[in-house]
Amino acid sequence: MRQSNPPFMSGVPELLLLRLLGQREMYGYELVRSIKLVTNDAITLGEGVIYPVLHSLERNGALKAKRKKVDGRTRVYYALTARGRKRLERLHGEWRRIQSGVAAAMEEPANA
Amino acid sequence: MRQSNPPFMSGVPELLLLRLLGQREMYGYELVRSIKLVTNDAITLGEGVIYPVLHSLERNGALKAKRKKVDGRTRVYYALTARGRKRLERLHGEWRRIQSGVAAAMEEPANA
DNA sequence: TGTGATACCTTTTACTTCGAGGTATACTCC
DNA sequence: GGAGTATACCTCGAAGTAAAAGGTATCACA
Repeated sequence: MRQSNPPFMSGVPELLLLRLLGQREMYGYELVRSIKLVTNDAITLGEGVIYPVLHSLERNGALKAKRKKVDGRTRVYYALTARGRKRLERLHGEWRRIQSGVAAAMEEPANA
Repeated sequence: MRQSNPPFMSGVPELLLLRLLGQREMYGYELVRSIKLVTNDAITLGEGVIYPVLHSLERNGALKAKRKKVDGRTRVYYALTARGRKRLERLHGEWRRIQSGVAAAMEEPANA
């Protein structure tokens, strides 16, 4: 049986979503624009990325959804659960680890 | 026709390889251990990742290979070309961009 | 002789992410 | 009334990277 861990750098879309939803609840379409904003245009995630991740996080119990009708349009607001908060912490830690690993590799030229 | 850009977070293995080879020439097996070392164990890339990347970089003209016989064993040393140096610069810039984008998103918000 | 380290390589699988599409409502402008 | 744009949801298929596992061969050493 062949099994494979996820690629070591993955999960950043998830991290960003969880982070934003940790501050306040938002809906999918809003998150798409918000991510572009808060990353200073460095990262743009389309709806084809956002919605599937949102759904899988909800299935996982990291988010809970709430439908709201605003101006005739339906929005699905997502809020972090306790489980989601834990997952955020974990992913954040992993990110820091990778990030400082790369930083260490890119730094020092001090050799022969 | 459907075409897709590479995932926005990819290319870190390549970046690390190019970086190390920018300091001195090394061979594949050595790079595997070296990456683990210089990233303080944060990143471990197996041979199944290293060798294919090495080969594709060579095909691309970013690296040039040189076979050496040492103690009866054959080693394939790789060195950066001018093209490789350019690629390193580009990837490094992209990484910085992504990295600071994530950092901005993760910062404390100072809001209500 | 057989085990472990060195050194190369490839193939298969798993996984994420991307792009393009599709639906529907509301608002504006002509 | 019709066209066009913005909002808001969604899904499917393709693309591409990285992971794991396996395969070969040499050398050392016990």
